[in-house]
Amino acid sequence: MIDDETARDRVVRTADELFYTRGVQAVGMDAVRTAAGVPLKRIYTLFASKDELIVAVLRHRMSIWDAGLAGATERATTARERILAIFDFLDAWFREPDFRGCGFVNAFGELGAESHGVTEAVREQKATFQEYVARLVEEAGAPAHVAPQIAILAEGAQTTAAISGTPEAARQARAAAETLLDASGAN
Amino acid sequence: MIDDETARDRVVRTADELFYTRGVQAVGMDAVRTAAGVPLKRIYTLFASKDELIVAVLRHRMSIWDAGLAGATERATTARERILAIFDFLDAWFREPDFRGCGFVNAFGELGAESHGVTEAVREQKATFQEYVARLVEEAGAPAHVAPQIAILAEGAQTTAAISGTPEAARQARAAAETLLDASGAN
DNA sequence: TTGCGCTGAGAACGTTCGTTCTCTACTGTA
DNA sequence: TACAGTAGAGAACGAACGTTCTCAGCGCAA
Repeated sequence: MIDDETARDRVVRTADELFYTRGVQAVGMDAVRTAAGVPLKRIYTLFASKDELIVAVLRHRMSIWDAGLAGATERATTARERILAIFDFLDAWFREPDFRGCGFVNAFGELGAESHGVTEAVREQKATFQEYVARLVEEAGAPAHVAPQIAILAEGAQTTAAISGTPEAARQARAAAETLLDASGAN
Repeated sequence: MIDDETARDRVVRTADELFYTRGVQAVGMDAVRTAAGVPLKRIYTLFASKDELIVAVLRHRMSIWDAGLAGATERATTARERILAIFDFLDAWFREPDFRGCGFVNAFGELGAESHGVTEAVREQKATFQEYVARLVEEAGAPAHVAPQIAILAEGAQTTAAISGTPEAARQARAAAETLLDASGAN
């Protein structure tokens, strides 16, 4: 049989693409089956239900996002530059042709009311990001209250860029973050 | 027959509550029919399709939001205070027990990829808000580039509050807005 | 009163969904 | 070669969806 791990990965990766592009509920399990080339029976031995697949997809997306963010920020030499690199990372993402907002926010809006697993995964992703920002803010020598402000800017930029269909929110949020850091007396 | 206007209003108002609470796709037309007490046949003479009802619901929500925002901000005497009152308005909203994020953002994430009407309505709502903020920023004597920054803060606060389940993002975003206004040399 | 038109209530339609079942065909072992 | 176990491909299932149709009953002009 096809290797368990690659089959699972292929299902998750394919479902992630489909869910993000078209919305979770708009994509049936049949579409996942066809696109991934994995029989339904097998999908249902790997995941007990569609909800479980959705959660697995969100966790996969989480690791991709974390790795991408880390890669984009680690090149900067100072903590302040690493914070601002977050917004450059967003800027590049917003310019991708199939950018459609934050997949976690979309999933939460669509399913948060009905799926506890989705709510938990999304909450975890946002908490991880906020902690990452908090660490950078501390390293930059800025007061702790600046961290959630910068996280809120990043969040708002994603929504604004998605709905407007333009990437300029990244630049605007970056400038605001600079102002907040400067006014706080960071290094 | 029941008056056309009240029937239409009841359908829209009821559908708005259901859609916001449980998500749009999770609510069937049967549920709208039952909750509103209006026969399906009549609903389909008032709205050609569910998508048309959704757009009508979004436009209704838009007018509610605009009125609420105007009411919350007009009490303030200076333009700067009106800007900050936006975040007090958000704070009060976030504390409502059934707050579940911005209904427009949720609808966009759920249906934006598949419904042009939804995308258009959501885009219109966000553009209106941004223009309102821009007007206040101008009245406050702050440079124009501060306006999108403050709008992004408001946007991010809504998402953050919804996912975290706590209202504190309003306070944090308000403080950030104050810093941005102060640093820009507004009155 | 008679008949016409439209109403409300909900049954019914075709489709699609998530999930399960069937059946053929292959793999590995003796 | 024979056989047990399992994999793949997709048909099939019950439920729920958006939408349409049926039909009894009411209001109103003559």
